[in-house]
Amino acid sequence: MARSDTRYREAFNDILAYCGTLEIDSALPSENALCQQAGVSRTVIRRCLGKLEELGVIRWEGREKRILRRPCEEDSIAIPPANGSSEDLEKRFLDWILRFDVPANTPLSVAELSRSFNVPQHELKEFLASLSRFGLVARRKQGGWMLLGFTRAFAIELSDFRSVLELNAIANVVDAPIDHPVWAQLADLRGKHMSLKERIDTDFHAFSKLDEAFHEVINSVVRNRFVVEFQKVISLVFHYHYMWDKTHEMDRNAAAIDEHLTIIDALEARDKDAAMEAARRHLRTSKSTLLSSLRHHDLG
Amino acid sequence: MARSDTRYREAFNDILAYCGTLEIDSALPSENALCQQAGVSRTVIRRCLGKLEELGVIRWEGREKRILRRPCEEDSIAIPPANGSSEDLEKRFLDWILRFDVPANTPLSVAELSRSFNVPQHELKEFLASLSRFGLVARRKQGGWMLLGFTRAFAIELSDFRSVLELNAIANVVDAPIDHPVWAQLADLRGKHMSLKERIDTDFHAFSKLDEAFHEVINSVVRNRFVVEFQKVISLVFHYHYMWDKTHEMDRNAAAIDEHLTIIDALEARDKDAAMEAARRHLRTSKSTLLSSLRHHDLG
DNA sequence: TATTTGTATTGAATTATAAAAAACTATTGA
DNA sequence: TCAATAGTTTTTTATAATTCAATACAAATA
Repeated sequence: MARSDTRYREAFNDILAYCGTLEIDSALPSENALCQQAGVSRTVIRRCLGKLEELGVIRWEGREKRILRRPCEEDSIAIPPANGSSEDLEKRFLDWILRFDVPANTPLSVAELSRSFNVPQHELKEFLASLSRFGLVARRKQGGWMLLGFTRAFAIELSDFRSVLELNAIANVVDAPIDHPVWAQLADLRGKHMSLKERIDTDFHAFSKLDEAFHEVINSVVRNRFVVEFQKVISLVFHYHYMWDKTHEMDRNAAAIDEHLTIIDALEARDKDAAMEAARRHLRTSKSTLLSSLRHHDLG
Repeated sequence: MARSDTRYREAFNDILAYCGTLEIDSALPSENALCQQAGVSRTVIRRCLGKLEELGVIRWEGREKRILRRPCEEDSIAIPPANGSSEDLEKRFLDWILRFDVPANTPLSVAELSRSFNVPQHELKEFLASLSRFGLVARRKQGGWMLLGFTRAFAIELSDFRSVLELNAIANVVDAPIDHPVWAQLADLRGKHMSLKERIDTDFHAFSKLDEAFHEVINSVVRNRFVVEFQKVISLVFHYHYMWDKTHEMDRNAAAIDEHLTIIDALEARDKDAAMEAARRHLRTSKSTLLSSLRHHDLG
């Protein structure tokens, strides 16, 4: 009926183990010192000390805290199975939308989502609130949330925004110093692209991952928290839609490999205009692929 | 211990007023029709009908709902003082941070904020969650939230991001068709700039608003939900910092007016390169003004 | 006087619950 | 027969209550 006491439980076992390292009759450090050690507040530490005294592991009177006996297995308390499943909620949520192709204007039930994602309701609400900044979801007048979703307009605006960010990144790469890690990464990517190009007939599915890696390297040059935040969403959306549109998939991927290589060539030649032009062409292709994949799915 | 019944109360008064427009002994429409009218669910409507029957305003039996008497003042129920103050929470929150110069790494207490902003706690939590997308606030390990705030790094990254967006906007303006409203707006702005330039000695404070208007017009050409979302934050931050840094304020503003006019000139001449270069110069000035205002305040 | 402890206050995570929405079933009347 | 309407049940949401934890402050100790 209230918050869990996992914090206390973990701290207790922590302090218990620490007691095990001390000699019988030796003194424990101050409460504040123990706070630091366990990374919790004094309130929790004092609760732990109370429990330790109750178990007869220590004697505790004022600032006198002495070890009475060596702690044993039974002294420690059980820690409830930590549902770490609220870890990468974002990835799993976008994954769900894209994989199951949840249509735009679907009402989202917090109760249902919290069950299926195994996450407390209030956490899900906070998450949805944060997503609303991307215009992906919105509050409904009659309460609850609504998936605005991947409409045609959303895709167009996302693509345009991506182009702006990525062209900026390209411009930055050209100006990167010779010892910047991006050059080694690009050389490596060139090799991987060439290799995949040779076995494209059979391995064309592998391109999606390579595409993600390529754009990640390009964007890694721009150290900007806003860019990073958006890149997460952008790469997921494009990654999935790439995998969807099965029409001419092999041809498309083969063409994209060439486009990537053209960009790498221009970058390594430090030819800014050529790099920008090549990137523009590639981004245009990407956009139309994204739009056509939407057309093939449902709405417009 | 549960949600408020404001919805019911408002709906009731709504339906009551509607009853007032009907003749005695005439029939009310179906429950569903009433739902539509009041914009609530049938559950609420039925509760309203129950209350109306209890008050003797109507007779209700199955689908027979007849007006018995004309409703009077005392029939309506009081609506708790609607705290519309959760309206522009975002503006007020940023306003608070900037105006009182709340330092970076300040722990934010949801309880306290919800009191001072007069907004329910859960709403504030959702708001903070959404702000976390901008990297302005973050969760703390020991619970609660933390204002990451306007550090030097934040200002730099925000400026850079702004430059990327705005240079893109400039490029779009140049390509805008002749009948696009932006041209009339720019002509108007030119006039206002010239006028302010003449009386800059006395009215230099008026520039801040003009600056905001100028950048708004430039960015209005880009129809993109992501850009719009960011522009809100960007304009607020720059607006305030402009007002802060009092050193050489008049000179700075006079110079900025000239920079704006140079941009307008280049745009009207459809000279893309000149416009971009002028914009770049102006954005550089803006950035250094922002940074120096931070230096004058506190940290770095 | 600087730590350390004792105590009180405040805040946050989580749950319980009333209000509202939505889903489902039965009834009515053309 | 079937579309619209009402009755009933189930589910969901918004919000306060509850309990754990953090922090602030006072008293005591060394």
